Amino acid sequence: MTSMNSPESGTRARNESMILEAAERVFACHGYRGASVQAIAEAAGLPKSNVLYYVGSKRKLYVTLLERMMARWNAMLDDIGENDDPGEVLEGFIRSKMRLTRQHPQGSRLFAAEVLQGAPFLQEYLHGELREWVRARARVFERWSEKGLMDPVDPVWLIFLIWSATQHYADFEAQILGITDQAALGESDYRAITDFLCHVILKGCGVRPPSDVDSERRSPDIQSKETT
Amino acid sequence: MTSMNSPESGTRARNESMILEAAERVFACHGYRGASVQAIAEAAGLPKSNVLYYVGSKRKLYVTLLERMMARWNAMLDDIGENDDPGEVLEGFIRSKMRLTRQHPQGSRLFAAEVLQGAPFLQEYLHGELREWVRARARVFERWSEKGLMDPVDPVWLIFLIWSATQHYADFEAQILGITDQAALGESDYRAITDFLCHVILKGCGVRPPSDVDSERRSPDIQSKETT
DNA sequence: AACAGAGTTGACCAAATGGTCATATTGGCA
DNA sequence: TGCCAATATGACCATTTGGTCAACTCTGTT
Repeated sequence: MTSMNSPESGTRARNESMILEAAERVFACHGYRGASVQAIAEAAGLPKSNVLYYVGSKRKLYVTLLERMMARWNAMLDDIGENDDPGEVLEGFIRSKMRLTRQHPQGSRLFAAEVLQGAPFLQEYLHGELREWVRARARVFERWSEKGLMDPVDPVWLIFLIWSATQHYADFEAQILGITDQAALGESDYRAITDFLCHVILKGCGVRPPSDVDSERRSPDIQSKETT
Repeated sequence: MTSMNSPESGTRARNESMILEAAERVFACHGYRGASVQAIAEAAGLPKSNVLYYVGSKRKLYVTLLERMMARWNAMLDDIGENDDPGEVLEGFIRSKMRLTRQHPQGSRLFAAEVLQGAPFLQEYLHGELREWVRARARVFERWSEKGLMDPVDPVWLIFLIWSATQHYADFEAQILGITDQAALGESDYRAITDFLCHVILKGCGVRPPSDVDSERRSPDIQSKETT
């Protein structure tokens, strides 16, 4: 504990973050089994032994990455109550999730790959924390439905709809780029997509959009003509 | 060609289909690299040598499965024109895609895993056939918007929204089951989810739902579209 | 019975796998 | 200077990888 731990600029911190970033890419691409320590090491520009020296084992590295992603997700959440404005809450949720997807596409894909293989490392989280989070939201949504603030849709499926629609732009990026014939999705694409999702989902479950023009900078969007 | 080819009940047909089914599971779970021929063989209840004898190589097996899934997808599609009813077309699309997801969850996951790793085996398909299919639909959607039959939403993102929302129930099944605390999604769940998605998406982009009571919504199996 | 071709499978191979370890090489402090 | 922990890495290991091959069994035909 003498001097080695200058906590920010140390060799350890630098290398570990390089390894984490490289590993996130490789795991996201090939899944847990398909990723090899060798490939991660090459992506990080280090010999394999060095990678193992820092992270201990492939399994530990994978768990670390999953936990980091869950922490990002948790940091994004805020509590809601039945007296909040449905439009604001739903739109905030969509925008937050979309921002997470955009800022951490590799992490999103890593999560997707983990769930695809049956979420063996995330059982506890799914059945615990996350379930409670979903249930709490669902209860609030249900109260809103009873009050006539939104259509009587199943709140859990609504949450999954938002989840899937946003997640998609990370997980299926290759498909989207292939079909739209682009090299990458730019900032303006993400803004337009977010506005689109807010429009369709809010309107689709009968939620009045938040009256703000001021709350968040948003492109002068292509809002609809209100049918009915 | 003497007697071996009793084409349906032959040993070859039986074993090949067992192998394909097992391989679809394993590839869907672990991706291309993460799946081992050994694991596939065990899942199929055959020795590894036997699997290689029938399918030639891991790569060929994988390509075969992808092609089978693309064929299923193509078989599901029907053409549309700008004179068709938007509500009927959109609802038909959602229901068809949902049925595909339900009937072939492993295939859906296999596709997801392939796209997650950057779709190396599907570049051609994505940039060719699929792109043209999406563009054709997009043009029709745009005409509908101009005619005031739906909100002026971006048709490509609408297609992706439908894609993601339906795909999700296969790819993220583990997450959904974990959160809802179920062992499996039943037929009634799928029906309710499909109705939910139809409601939100049609309403969300300002499409009048098909005058529904005559067109069978829930019970029957196959909804053939009749154009006027 | 003899033959042929499909089906079956263990033995085997070179390469890659995750991981260990012994041995350097550093960099700060006495 | 010498010391020591942190860092770095090649050599190595048992296991697994995708794939080949030769030998075998089975079944139907002659």
